Amino acid sequence: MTIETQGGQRTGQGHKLVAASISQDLGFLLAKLHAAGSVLNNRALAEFDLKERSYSVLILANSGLEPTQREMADFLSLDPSQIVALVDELEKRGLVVRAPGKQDRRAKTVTATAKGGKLLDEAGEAARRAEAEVLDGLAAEESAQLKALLRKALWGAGPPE
Amino acid sequence: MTIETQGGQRTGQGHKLVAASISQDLGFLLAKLHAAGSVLNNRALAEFDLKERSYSVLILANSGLEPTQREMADFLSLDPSQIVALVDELEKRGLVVRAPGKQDRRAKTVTATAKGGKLLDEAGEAARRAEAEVLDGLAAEESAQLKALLRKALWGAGPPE
DNA sequence: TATGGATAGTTGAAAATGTCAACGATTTAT
DNA sequence: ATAAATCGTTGACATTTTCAACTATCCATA
Repeated sequence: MTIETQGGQRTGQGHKLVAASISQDLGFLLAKLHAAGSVLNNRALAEFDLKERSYSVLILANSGLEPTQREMADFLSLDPSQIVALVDELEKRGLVVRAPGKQDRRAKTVTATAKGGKLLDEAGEAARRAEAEVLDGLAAEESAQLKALLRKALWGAGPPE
Repeated sequence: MTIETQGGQRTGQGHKLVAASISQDLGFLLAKLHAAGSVLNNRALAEFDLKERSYSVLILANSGLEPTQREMADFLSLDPSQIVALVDELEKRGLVVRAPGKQDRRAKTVTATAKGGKLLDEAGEAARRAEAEVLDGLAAEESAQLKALLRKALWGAGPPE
């Protein structure tokens, strides 16, 4: 990230409007970095016919946590109906399977197939490269710190490890 | 932020899926915190008939930097046509005015009116409260650090001050 | 144990956003 | 002077979001 990847400025010292007070606004900073990152992420994932959304569903399906669609929706901040569409597509491609919940037969757990896991390995590699590009301007330590702060803002101190 | 504001979990220790590897993914963390923040922001701004988008346009218009619509589009990562709609609405409400650019008469600079500035003062207060809520789980120092890291990722080291 | 109220997934419609190509007016380069 | 590029604008189209139903299932309790 930083320059050229971004739209608009190429002067080496950023956009004229960086001076505006909105550059201090958390929501704006999150939106902007997320927007820039999404472009890179989706570009990297396109090779595997995935987008950020389907990629994240596939990760959860492959996590071993056997999440239900509802849990996915909550966790990804998506409407349950969007999960339906995403899982439909992944299932059609043979990357995940639905199974009725063990205790609750209303719920359906989504699990990655071997094929899904394999694709995820490759896609994950590409996604990591894209993330590295976004974090280009930060030292490794700073990147880790940024992610730790984001996690803490979301979930509190979180697991010590 | 942290618990209750978020959808899904209310156990006090976050969502079951936090354990999944996607919780280490920058794009996901940005998307999730941004999504949660947007809800709070838009809720806070609704009182003033503003949304995140129109609010940010109003801030830029009030910055004294006399941005053109194109500059706003680049900076806000929006399509120029979206700026048209946003400025149209703010102008109709008497909060900003368009003026032809001084050197370039194709471009139109957008400037906040006194009324717009006044509304922005009040809305900004509400927005700051919403941001504080999002950053609830972080110490003041950590919040500053988080924002500094986001800025650095976007624009590099940035202005020393 | 039966009845009522909640919840999971699904469907489909409506609203909001995002994307993109065209156009006139203007600027810039040649 | 001409040609190419840029700015704002419009309108079409695609994608995404949001929401209200509906069925099947679970849970509480009378």
